[in-house]
Amino acid sequence: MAGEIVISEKPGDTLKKWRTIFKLSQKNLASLLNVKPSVVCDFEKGRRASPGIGTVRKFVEAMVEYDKAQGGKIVSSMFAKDNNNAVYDIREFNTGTAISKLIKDIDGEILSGNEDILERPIYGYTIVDSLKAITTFNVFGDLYGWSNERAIFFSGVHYGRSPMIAIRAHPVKPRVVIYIKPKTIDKLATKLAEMERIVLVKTELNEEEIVTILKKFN
Amino acid sequence: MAGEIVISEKPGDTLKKWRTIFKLSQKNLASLLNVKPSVVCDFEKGRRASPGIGTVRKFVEAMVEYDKAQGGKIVSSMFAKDNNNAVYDIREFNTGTAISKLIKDIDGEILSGNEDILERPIYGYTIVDSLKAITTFNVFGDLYGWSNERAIFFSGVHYGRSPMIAIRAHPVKPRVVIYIKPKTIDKLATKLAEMERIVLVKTELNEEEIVTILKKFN
DNA sequence: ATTATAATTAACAAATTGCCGAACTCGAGT
DNA sequence: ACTCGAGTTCGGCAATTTGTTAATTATAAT
Repeated sequence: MAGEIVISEKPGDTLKKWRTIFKLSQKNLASLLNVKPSVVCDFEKGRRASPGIGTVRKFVEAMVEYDKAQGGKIVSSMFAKDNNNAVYDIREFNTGTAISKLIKDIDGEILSGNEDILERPIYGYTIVDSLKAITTFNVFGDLYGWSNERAIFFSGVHYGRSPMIAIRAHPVKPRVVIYIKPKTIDKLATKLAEMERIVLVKTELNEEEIVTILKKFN
Repeated sequence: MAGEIVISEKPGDTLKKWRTIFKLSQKNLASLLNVKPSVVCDFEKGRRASPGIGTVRKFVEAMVEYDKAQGGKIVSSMFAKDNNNAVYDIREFNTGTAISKLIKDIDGEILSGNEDILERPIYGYTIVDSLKAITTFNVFGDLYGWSNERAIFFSGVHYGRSPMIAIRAHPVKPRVVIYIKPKTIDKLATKLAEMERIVLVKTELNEEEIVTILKKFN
């Protein structure tokens, strides 16, 4: 939504589209924003060609909030969350974090990975439940955030083969793969990791613990 | 990318994050933008609290273009082909249109789909451009418009697996999925379509042609 | 034809952006 | 100690945005 407005060559039109999707009149929307309706019109008609991102954010937030107050019908129909989703958590950092720091913080043990990659920065992570991923076919859906300079955690790992094979098949590769409490580690897994130049790590912390640690990252 | 910058509490930090991901110095980026380095710094440091969307767009486009000139390594490694989506076009009809009519008009070939579904009406369509995802931010956000009684077009399709897997994982399903100039069609894709009772179609027309045809729908 | 509601437009003041240039900090080399 | 590159800070200034009011045009419904 926000991105669409920014990139659009006619941001006003996009703004209008979303206003109508949310079934708001200019007047309605204006009152939500505490401005006069003419302001809304000015933006939609492109008289203000390049609104500030603060303005865009206000618009977006106002509409979403309004929808939420109405029961969130529109938003939820668009961003419907799957409760048996395989993705446990997904987040982006603003600052790059060295791979080595992350490994240290989550008390990880390196199974495979070149020394020289360890200082490269990553910008986010994804925690995936392997079993659910396979059963829901959601492996490649929401695995990646905005950057692939990231870490991917897999929980529910038996031998670590399937996750690495999935990654190998996938065109986009993460920098780091971390197995959460794996039973054992198959040789093929480490071999594949080496081939893909991915740092492979295991940790004995559980998902919750990991998330609380990573929350502190920025 | 653009969306992330807009939504972020500290747009400057996000801007900086992306600059470093694209391996540009402030000076480099500044020269791409034809401004002085101090300008870049001012934005990154948040001296301008709410930069205009024109500025954001310039930044994003400059970085993507720069990367493209370098061979497109970063962009393509980030969002490879068909697992991410951006909306090329999205529209609603005012009147229901039979699936069969739409397929005929766009010169589509049915790959999978029961006879009895073909006369059901749809009320809109979405064309998803895999490449545009880089600049927008919409993974699965605004895929759906008013109603899910609609058609979804995918361009930039290789095997057609990922789009169908994504749809399978998504709780809201379209009635028709149309691949625009797919390279080949994976068996899994048609199988999934059958399971979801979705009409799967391919067409050799390009996005523009499709849009002009669909513009006539009401 | 009339009334109401929604949308558009012009005119204007205050605030902010977008950009510059020059001075300044901070490390990494040499 | 000196230099170089990268990044930061900031006063200044024109251009733009953000917001207001008030008048005008569609659009729809009775």
